[in-house]
Amino acid sequence: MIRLTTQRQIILEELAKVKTHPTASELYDMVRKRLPRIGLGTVYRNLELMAENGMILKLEVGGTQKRFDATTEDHYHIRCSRCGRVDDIDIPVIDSLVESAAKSTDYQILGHHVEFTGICPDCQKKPKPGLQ
Amino acid sequence: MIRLTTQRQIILEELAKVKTHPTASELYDMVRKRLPRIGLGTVYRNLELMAENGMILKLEVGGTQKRFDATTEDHYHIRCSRCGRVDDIDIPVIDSLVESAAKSTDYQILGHHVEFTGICPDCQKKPKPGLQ
DNA sequence: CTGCATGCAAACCGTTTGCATCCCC
DNA sequence: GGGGATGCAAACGGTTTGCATGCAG
Repeated sequence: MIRLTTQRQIILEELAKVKTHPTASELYDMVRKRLPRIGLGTVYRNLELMAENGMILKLEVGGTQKRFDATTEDHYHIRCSRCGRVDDIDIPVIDSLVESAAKSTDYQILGHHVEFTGICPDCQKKPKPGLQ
Repeated sequence: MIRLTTQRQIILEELAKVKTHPTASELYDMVRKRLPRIGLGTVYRNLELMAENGMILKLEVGGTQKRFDATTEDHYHIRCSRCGRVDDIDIPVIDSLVESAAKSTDYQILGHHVEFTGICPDCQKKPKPGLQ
């Protein structure tokens, strides 16, 4: 596997602490409390590297920023269309989807992901779109 | 609805021509052959506007760039993990997914999308990852 | 000592925006 | 003539990268 440097270890620990699926810069802020001199680049490099090595999951979800997940088992997500927050959806993964899809494409299918969109509890409480 | 300017019309026509789901700049290149002086900003503005008005679909898929689709009916997609190309997957949309998901979240669910990942026919033919 | 990892800052890429001009009603 | 739409270019936000330094084997 890969060497577990202090930075990597702390990034991993901080990621595992939360059930939300933080973006790189959210994680950067979390990690910086323990390693004030760490650089954003290091966070990106290590997240990428750990994702390649299957230690974490890089979520391929909609929205502008990539998000990361310490849980590497296959599962689905829901994304808040107002604030971008992402949470797990705890329903069984439907592997048979891949079989059906295989019949309708020439792609070599590697996997699938279901992403729900909705309004998260926090945003439901708030008035409306952008402000206040 | 919205005013159908020359630019909008041509963007729409070019988008409808292809079954792939082009990015804004791919579309920009296509449109530029007919409207050489059009600006990238105009393409972005109009895609956004037409998406808001339900004339086209803005795909919330993984990958770095947004992609657009002239087909506005709900359907699933597959994305090539090598080249990023996106194609339709012609299997029935499973509305019951939303019901199951609703039981496991406090979000107010608005919709869902299934995205398969795989290797497209073109990339299967080519040697390996990046180059050549 | 040697090489990978880091911090830092600049570069990059996709997208958005401000502004002066243009065009159509 | 007036308001939205356009072309252009600059700004922006997220991510990547080059480079000199640091640290661990």
